[in-house]
Amino acid sequence: MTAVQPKSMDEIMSLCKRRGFVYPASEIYGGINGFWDYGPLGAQLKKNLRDAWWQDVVMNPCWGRSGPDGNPVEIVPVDTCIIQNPRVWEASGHLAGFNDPRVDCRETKNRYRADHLLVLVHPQDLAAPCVAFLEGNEDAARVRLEKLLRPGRGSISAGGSISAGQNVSAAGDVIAGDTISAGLNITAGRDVSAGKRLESADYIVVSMMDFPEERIGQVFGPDAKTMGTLTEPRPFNLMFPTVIGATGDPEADKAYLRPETAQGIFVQFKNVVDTTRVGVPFGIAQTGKAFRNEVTPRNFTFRSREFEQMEIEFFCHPDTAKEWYAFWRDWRMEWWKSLGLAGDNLILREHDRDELAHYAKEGAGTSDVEYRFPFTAPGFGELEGIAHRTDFDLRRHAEHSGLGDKLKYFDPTRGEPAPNGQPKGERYFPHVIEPSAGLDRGVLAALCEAYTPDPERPSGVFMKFHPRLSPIKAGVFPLVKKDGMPEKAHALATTLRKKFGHLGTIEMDEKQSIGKRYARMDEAGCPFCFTIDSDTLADDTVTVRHRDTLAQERIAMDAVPAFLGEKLGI
RNA sequence: GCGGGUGUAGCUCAAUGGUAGAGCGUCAGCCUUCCAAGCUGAAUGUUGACGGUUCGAGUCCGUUCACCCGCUCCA
Repeated sequence: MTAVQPKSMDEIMSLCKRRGFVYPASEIYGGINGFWDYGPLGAQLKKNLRDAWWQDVVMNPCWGRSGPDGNPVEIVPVDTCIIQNPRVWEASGHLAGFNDPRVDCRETKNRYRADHLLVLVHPQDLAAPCVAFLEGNEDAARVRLEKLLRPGRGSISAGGSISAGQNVSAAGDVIAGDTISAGLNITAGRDVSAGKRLESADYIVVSMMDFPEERIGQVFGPDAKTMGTLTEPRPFNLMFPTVIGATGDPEADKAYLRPETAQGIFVQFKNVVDTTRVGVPFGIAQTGKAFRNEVTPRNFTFRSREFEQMEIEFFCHPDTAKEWYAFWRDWRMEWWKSLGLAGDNLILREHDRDELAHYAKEGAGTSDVEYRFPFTAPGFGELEGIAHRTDFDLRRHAEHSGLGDKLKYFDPTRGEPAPNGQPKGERYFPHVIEPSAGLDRGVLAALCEAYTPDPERPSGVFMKFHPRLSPIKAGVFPLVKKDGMPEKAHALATTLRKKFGHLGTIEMDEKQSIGKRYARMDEAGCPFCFTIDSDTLADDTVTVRHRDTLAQERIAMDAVPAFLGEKLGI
């Protein structure tokens, strides 16, 4: 199943453009980094994947199978706004987490707020190593810098490489590298003159915010063993800011495009509980666009700045979270498999503990459904994450909104029995299992999986979409454009459109040779073609042409709707 | 963010500093009884953008944008 030779991403992208699956966004203006548009076939492909999710998650949850409690799984949908009250993002942690410049350490993978990070620098030598430290650790940093700067203490150290143009004074008690260079910034009040022996107290403390970028390579990170592992301070503006209102005060009226659809669900949790007949355990589902100002958009549509999510927030009692987590993890994997992403290219990967997001640290775990894209091979890229988010989000919103315990769920099925024999009920913050899938990534995986080079056939390649995902469900062709065949074909196409038109296109084409029309359908990924020929006129049978095998069979024309319906899983 | 590469028709690619082309696809007509068949014809480009050098730039130089690859990043 797995292609030994990885498929060429260039060729897949070329086909996507050629056949109208994906175009560069605003291409006639030179495009825009990190944004892609779907063409006619791509838009339908994406809708089919979203519809499949909606059907299997919302309308018929988990294909009708029971949850770990033995009852049918209950899911209701919502559709919440892309723009929310900015305090939503304050509560969720997205605002605080990404509004300040960050410094990353390549060695330790630690991330620091740049305004909390201080740097101990030599007052004179611009080339000397520096030591970064967190507030409160200044003494240790001084000791460390001391060791670095004068291992031989007092004498000119062996490693004191003096670079060209460096001005070392004659005074013997100046260590190598102690230069008074022009343009040096010495803080006010410091009396550091040539020849003076440096004491630890003379080192200067500079905020990382003010530290010159070009010298970042000389800095030892707070926990790093080697020099130069810190990145420059970078603002992590994950969220796209926007402005609300006609006056448009950029600060007072500031709002954000949502970075995830999940928070809209948490914010409406109480309304859903109060106004519908759902009871824990149940889930709320939503699809919609989300926006992230990615540092590096890359790899076609895989990491784009505007993308669509398909998210479930499944609420359950804390005691049952573990079983529900395992249930969703396993079923979500099955679901992707059912759409043709099978074989070695799809894996379920449980996260290591230290990989977990802040909200999931205490939970039962996090897993990814991952696909081996041509550009990640032999590695994998995430399609969907299934996380036990605990009650983190509901608690945060309870605090920030001031609702407090009112946001707790009252569960009438739990608690001690009252004198009348009924449970007294229990008030709690439900735990949340979040299967969160990337729709655009799913589409990309479907495109990559479907792409099948085949030198034997005229098109040289065909798109082996699962029939459920195919943007074109069927082609209907008269073998030749005469003898009443076009009329018969039109009639069949009309019948099929009435029955299957909501699922995808029924393509009717009477132009050019039959081989050319089949080839076109191969590249578009149409699974079945029905061809009307002279025999049809005599006995009302048609040829079915199978995309994947090139096989042909004859069936009665009035059996075509049932045939197609069965193939499409209806 | 850093380094490397690429950018010419819808796609794949040509074009010594000297008139921008081919194949395929697309479209029209004829023909055609099952896999891009055949014949005839048609449309399609500010050579990614801007600037410079030059009598003259697709070609040389600079800037910029986009994409690809490798690092980096991805609560």
